[in-house]
Amino acid sequence: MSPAPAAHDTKTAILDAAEAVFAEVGLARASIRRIVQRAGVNLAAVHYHFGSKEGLIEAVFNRRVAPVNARRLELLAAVEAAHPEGALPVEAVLEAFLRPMQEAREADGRADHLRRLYGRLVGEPSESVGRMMSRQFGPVLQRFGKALKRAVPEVPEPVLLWRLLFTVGAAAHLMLDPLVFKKLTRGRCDPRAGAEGLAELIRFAAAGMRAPAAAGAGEGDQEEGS
Amino acid sequence: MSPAPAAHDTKTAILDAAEAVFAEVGLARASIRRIVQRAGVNLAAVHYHFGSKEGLIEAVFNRRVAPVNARRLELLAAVEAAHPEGALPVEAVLEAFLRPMQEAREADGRADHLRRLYGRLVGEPSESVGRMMSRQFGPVLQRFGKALKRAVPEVPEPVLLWRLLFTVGAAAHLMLDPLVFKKLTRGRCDPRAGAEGLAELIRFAAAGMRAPAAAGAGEGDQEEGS
DNA sequence: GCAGGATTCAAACAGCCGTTTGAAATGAAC
DNA sequence: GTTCATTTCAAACGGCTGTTTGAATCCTGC
Repeated sequence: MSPAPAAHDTKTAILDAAEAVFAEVGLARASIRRIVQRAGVNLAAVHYHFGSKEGLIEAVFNRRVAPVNARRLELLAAVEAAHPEGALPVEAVLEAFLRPMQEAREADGRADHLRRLYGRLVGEPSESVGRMMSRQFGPVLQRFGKALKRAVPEVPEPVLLWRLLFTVGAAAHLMLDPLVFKKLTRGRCDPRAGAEGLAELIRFAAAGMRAPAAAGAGEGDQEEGS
Repeated sequence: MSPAPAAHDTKTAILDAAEAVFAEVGLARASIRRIVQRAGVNLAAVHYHFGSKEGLIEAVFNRRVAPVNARRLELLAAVEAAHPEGALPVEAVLEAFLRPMQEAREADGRADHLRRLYGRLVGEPSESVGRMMSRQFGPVLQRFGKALKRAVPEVPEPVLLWRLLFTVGAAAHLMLDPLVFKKLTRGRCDPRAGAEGLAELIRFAAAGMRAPAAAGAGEGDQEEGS
């Protein structure tokens, strides 16, 4: 009935190893054999503890991604509490959204695993991962959409949602593979160098959020095409 | 010596099918057997015409992605020709960068294949794809970095490169899977509905580009941390 | 000490993967 | 019509995949 504490060692060892391998080679290319070898446990342990590879992915997801979303809502609540009425500062809202990923990385010793893991999860075509992301991200996105509406009231909310999704894409790309960034810019942009990338992204996105909406956009629903 | 015209039928059939399957399930999950089945050709044809799966990926890449980058530089040259001196309009530069992807999609009948293919290529962890992207994207990025510097001279170029990469990420995310967008926003944002997403992105990114840089950022190279 | 459930382990399962082979079919050149 | 290179085809190769099995352990409660 009560979970045996001994079991947790191999369980977390698998989770740690899976997290690292997922980040390194992506979800599809990560084989269970490679994960258990890194974790130093038996091959069958994965299916014993997690049922299947998908179960393992889900467990990794729940251990790392879910808390970040919770933290996002927490920080957003703090921002709203600090500004009980009137407009919210856009930068603060964006920081509440973007910072938890950076935070998680700093709190954890495991270098770059977490950041790249997020990139993989966003980019992976797997259906189950997509479902998990939707279920977790949906409410958070709605919540931040409303907060942004309070921060930039002159822009219609659907447009703000577009812009928030752009920001998510930029963040995911930032996290996916820092080496590409560094190489493409000949060493001038290195996302690994701490919070610099995050600060730049907040600046960029905040200005984007404040951009005036296209005339008549976001309210009507008329669209041409098939 | 001269390429037999008859060969091209199966060759392009394979390319078309591969493009579609890559877009649907990603590069890693796309099996050669699935591709040849869709193309209606023999299994060994892939290795006969392209040498290996990597060769096929490269061929798909060269047929679709490379022309888009060429078109980008072409449009940018047109923008620069229209403004031989003085500041370039940021929106025009961004449109030169972002529009070719949309254009390629519209010119080609193949619905959503191309858009998702780009998302896959950006997000795929494969090393060879990464190398191809770097080789193709590097010069284009440098070129647009300089153009943006002419458009927004008050922002240092490294910062503009950061922002251009953010824009790339947003675009990639926009193209990756439109269904996620639509689901997450409860149907309020549908990237498939034509140029709306592109126009919104240009607006967003243009405002982000014009944001004042952080004090003293982009020039010095001092950074704390390990 | 002894039961009994929880956990580990080595070994094997079927299935799909990219790739190779060698023969059959095709089509142009003479 | 024969020759020759190009292209197609069915079949198999070794290897890696996720998963299952059943026995061997370990640990707890009595």
